[in-house]
Formats: sequence, structure tokens, C-alpha cells
Amino acid sequence: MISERSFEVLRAIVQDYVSTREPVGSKALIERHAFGVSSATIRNDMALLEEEGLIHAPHTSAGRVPTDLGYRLFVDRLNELKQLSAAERQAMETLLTDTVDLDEILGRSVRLLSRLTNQVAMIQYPTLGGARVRSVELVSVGDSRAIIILVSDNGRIQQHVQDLGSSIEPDELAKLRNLLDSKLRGAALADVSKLTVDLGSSLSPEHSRVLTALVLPLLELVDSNRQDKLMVAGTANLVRSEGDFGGNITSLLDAIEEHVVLLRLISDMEADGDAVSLRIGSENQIEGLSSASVLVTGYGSQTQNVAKVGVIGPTRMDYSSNIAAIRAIARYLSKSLGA
Amino acid sequence: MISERSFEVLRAIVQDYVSTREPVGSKALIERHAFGVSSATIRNDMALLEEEGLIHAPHTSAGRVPTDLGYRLFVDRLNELKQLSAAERQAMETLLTDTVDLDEILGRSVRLLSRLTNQVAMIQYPTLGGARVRSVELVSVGDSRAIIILVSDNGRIQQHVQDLGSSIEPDELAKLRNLLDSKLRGAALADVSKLTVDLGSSLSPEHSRVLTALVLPLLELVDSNRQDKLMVAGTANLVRSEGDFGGNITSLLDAIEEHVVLLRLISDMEADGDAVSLRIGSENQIEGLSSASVLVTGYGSQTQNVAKVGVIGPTRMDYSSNIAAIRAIARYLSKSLGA
DNA sequence: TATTGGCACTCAGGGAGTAAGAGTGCTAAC
DNA sequence: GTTAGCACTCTTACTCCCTGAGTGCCAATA
Repeated sequence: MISERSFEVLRAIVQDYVSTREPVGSKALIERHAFGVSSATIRNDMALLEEEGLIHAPHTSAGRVPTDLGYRLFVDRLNELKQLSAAERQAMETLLTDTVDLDEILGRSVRLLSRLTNQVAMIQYPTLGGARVRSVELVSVGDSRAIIILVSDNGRIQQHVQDLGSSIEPDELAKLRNLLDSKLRGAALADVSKLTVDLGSSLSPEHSRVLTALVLPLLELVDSNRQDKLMVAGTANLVRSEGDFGGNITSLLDAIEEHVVLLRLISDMEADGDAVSLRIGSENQIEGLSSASVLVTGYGSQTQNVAKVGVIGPTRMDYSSNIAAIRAIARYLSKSLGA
Repeated sequence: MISERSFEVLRAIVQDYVSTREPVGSKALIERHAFGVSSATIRNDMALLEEEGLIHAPHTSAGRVPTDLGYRLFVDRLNELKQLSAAERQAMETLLTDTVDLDEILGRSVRLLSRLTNQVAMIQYPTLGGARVRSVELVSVGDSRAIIILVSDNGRIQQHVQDLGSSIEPDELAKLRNLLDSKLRGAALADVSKLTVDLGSSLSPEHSRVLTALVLPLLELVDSNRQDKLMVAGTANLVRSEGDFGGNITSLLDAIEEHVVLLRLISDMEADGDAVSLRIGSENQIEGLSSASVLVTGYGSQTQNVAKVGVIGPTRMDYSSNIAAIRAIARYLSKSLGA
């Protein structure tokens, strides 16, 4: 078991390393922090921490650097979070006003988050979760193609263009639309699939086929397990802190552009309540993310989170500030989408 | 006036520099290209080219590097374009199949382009240009907000959520919707604004107000001069060729994330027919793009280009291949959206 | 006049060697 | 348990020097 002071030493090492970018030695440590003991004592503590695998010396005669495990312990014991500055609050406030369009809201939020944290920020598009159908539209486009539009009561619109294989009369389509609309209106999204099948069985085979062809692909998109869109901002920040990744930055950038991979990753990370969940360095199995940390939390309605928001950055980051920023953005998003 | 051979020397310098990344000297030049003259003669030509500001020596005793002006001349006299390889054609073909959704088409195209060129690729969302209105929907959301959805005959959907200030009865809205739909259906997008005003004048002031509040913001989006969305892919490629930008890469990345700036830039670049228009290095006034080249061309229907597609990369790039790739993608996009 | 061979000159880049500085671990004393 | 002291280890930065690539210029040549 490591002593209380040893942990304080770890905390100091993390903080100093994060701000100076350089391995921190025993001497520098006692200069900057009032431990009330000599450097030799600190050295003993450091030897202990190294035994525990919490810190590590790049070479014999350099200072110490936190390991992934060290960051993890630091984060787990992190209790006081930094407050956002007045200016940052201000930015949030102005963001809050007069944005209605979902793309717009998410876009601004993700850019703001990347500015607040100086990291790469990402926002997963919200699922429709427990939302209900407000209306359904079918519109024919060209000869054999049709658009199905589904508007849900949280203001989100899903659309899908589908090739039907054979042409269909506009008034037939209009009839279908009315049927579908009256059947689905007010239904929970989760039930749409079943209701459509029900409806299909009471129709002619041809109509039933068209119906299924239209609704199913849309549902795949809507399905709460397939929130397959992600918005990313601030990749430039990555380059700025290139030194913190051993030149590996290209593979990291590649990974970030692979939204599918990121989505899978953040789906695996739980985010209950307003807790920020994080993966530090090698805790991340994904190739290219091995020296990066990923922090996410959920946002959504009071009752249930519908999607995630977070940042990606070097393991050597200011966790305290970043966690605070992510939380603030998530709170804002929840408020602004819950309305 | 520079002689024919001098121009050949310039061409050789550009080609060698692009492939080797190193300043090219007179000796290396005669080894790789069969000029049939001695290195001393080449040196004379090089001195000439330098006087003309087409090439430039990093320091007294290094080879020569093309200047922006040199690239420009090279490009202007570029007549034979590289062909896409069989594998590249193959990739295009598979891309062509079974994609219907606009986002999907653009997304795949931009990623393909970035892979083909190894540069940052960008695609501007198509305007609705000369498209016609297929249908209009009004859907109320919450108390005083409504969504207006405009579907055009090229399958594109525009939507806008608008706060109306005061609440409105659902059936009132339905009435409005029917009016609007019957009035606008089949109209060219360019005329929508005028038609709406016409319609408004025949309505009660309150209805007219609501109508304008709904349609105008949508039109702003639709307006052919405000194609304000851009899709970008392959930023990782930028980092890979970081050396070609004097470490300036952060500001470049920042500029690329500023889609507004990029959109303004590419709007200024003309793209008649299937010509690829380009800005080389300092020809670009934009801060951060001073050592980058931007190549774009238009895509769209046969009669008229509706948006641009292109790449951004270091001035030291393989113009010939990249131009060919951009053209191929533009042709594909035109075909796939014109249908 | 255009081309060529020859020559002196310049300069970036790559070792090798060196000195300084930071940091460590260990031991003995408090 | 803490501290002072000391010998030892590396990294980093700097300097010096050399080599090689490349140039410009000049006089000779076709």
C-alpha cells in the first residue's frame, strides 16, 4: 500500500509533467511543491512509485514520467474539478442562444469543446431513443425511387432515399403514405418496426413489399444501436501536441477519421449519469490510440442518455479541466435537446 | 523569352523534385534525363530560369527548387495527364454501385479522392441550382416551432426548424402547408422566394408572417450562393507530408477546419467545363495556405456545375495525377447526381 | 553564338569529441 | 523515517572538422 504522501508525489508528478512536458525530478519537485521534506525523501517515494508501476524513468538519469497506470490512479482519485473560467462560461452562453437546427447545435458544440480543451472533440449524433413519431412522409423521386422522411417529436428528421426496383403510381404512394402516417403517428420509434409489419400483412403483397423496402433501411439508421454518425473537430490540436505521441500521429489521425472505429470504442465505454468515463493510453486496445486518452460522457434527456460526447488527446493532458469541459458541454446539450 | 530546352529543364526539375523531395542539381539532372548536353549547359539554363523567377536555390550550394511561378508555368503547359490505373478505375466502379443517399455518395467520393491523391480532399455539397420543388411539408414541433421541409426533384432535402414566436394551431399549419405546396410544387427553386411573397400578400397578415418566417431562412440555405456545407477527408495525409510545409502545418489545419474560408476560396475559383482550376502557393491569399496548392473543378448536371470538388496539398505535389483524379471523381459525381 | 571542360569557392550535413547539467541510488549519520 | 553527501550515469548542446554536392565563371572550342 502506498502512503498518502507518495500519492501526493504522484499527483505532483502528473501535474508538473502535464504542464512542463518534461520528465520531473526530485529536486524540481520540492522546489515547486511544499512537501516539507528533502529531495532524498522524495526520491525514496519515487522508487516506491516506480516499483508499483505508476511512474517510469525514460532513462537512467532523467526525471520520472507517469505511466498509464499512474494517470489512471491520478484520475480515479481526482476529486476537485477545475471550474470553467468566466470567459468560457460566456462562450457557452452565447452558444446557447438562437440555435435550433440539430446540425448547427452539434457543430457549434463540438467546436466549442475542442476550443475549451485544446483537444480533438467529438460528438455522436443523438439517437431517437424513446422519441415518438410525429409524422411520416413518402415522396416519389424520379421513376422508381422514393424518399421516406420520418420526423420525431424531438425535432430530429431521418430520411432515406430508396430504389424500389419497379415504378409506382404517385397516388398509390400517397395512399401508402396516409396509411403509414396514421398508423405510426405517435408511436414510439422502438415500435415502428413491428407496426410496419402489422400494417404490411393487411396490404396487397406488392404494397407490402414496397412498404418494407422503404421502412426497413430507415429503421436501421434510426435503431438506437446504430447511431452511426459522429462529428469531429479540432484535429489541428493533435498536430500541436504531436510531440506527446511518438511521431505516431498519422495512425492516430487515420483512426480518428475512421468514425466507425471510434463509434465502436465509445459505445463500449459506459457513461452513467454525468460521470465522465475514460480510457487511458494502452487501456485502449485500438491500434493508433495507444498513446492517447479518450474521455466521454453521455448526454440526452433526464431519464436516459442518447449519445456520447467527448475528447481525444495525448495521455499527457489536463484531465481535470477536460473532464469539467466535457461535463459542461454535455449538460448544455442535454438541456438544449431535451426541450 | 525562355527557350524550349529551358522549359524542358524546368519540367525535369519539377518532376524530380516532386518525386525525390530534394533540391535537384545540374549533374543529377543530366543523369536522369537524356538532354544530350553537358551539365554546364544545364547550369546556364538554370541561371536563366532563376532570373525569370521560376526556380530558386535554397542556399548557395544546393540544387534548385521550383518556385510557385515555376509550378504555375509547369501546370499551364501540362498537356498529358496521367491515366488512372486499373486498380483505381476498379475502386471507382465499386463506388459507383448501390449508393443512393447523398451524404453517402459524397462521403465515399471524398474519401476515395483523398486516397487516390494522398492529399486532403474536399467536396462542396451540391446546390439545388436549377432544380424544381417536388414537395413542401410543414410539421409542427412543440408549441411554437415548426419544421419546413423542401424536397427538390434531384432528391435533395432541405429542412429548417424555426421558432415562430407564437403558437399556431395544427390545422392552421396544415392549411398553410397545402397552400404552399400547391403553389410551389414544380416551381424552380430560384422562383420560390417570389412565389412565397405573392402567396403571402393574399393571406391574413398573421399567416403571411408565419409563412415568411418559415420560408425565408430555408431559402437562405437553399440559395445557390450559399452552398455552405463542405465535406473534407484525408487530413492525415497532410501530416504525412508535413515536411513540405515549413512546420506551418497547424495553421493550415486550422484553415482547413474553417470551412467558411475554404468555401469562399473555392467559390472564387472558376471551373468552366471540366477544367481543373488551381491556386498555387502564394497565389492563395489566405493565411496558412501560402505553401499549399488548391485544385478544384466543378461537378453537376451537363448544363451547369452546381458545386466544386478538389484537393489541398503541398505545392510540391504530383499535379498531373491529382488533376486526373479530381476530374474522374467529378465526372462520376455528375453522372451519379444527374440521374 | 552556343556549348563545354575545368577550377575555385561555398555551404549544409554528418560524425566525433567534450563539457555541463540533471537526476539517480546508495550509504551512513541524525 | 529522514537527510546530507557522494559517485555514477546519461542526455543534451556545442564545437570543430571534413566531405560532397553544387554553383558561377572563364577560357577554349565547334
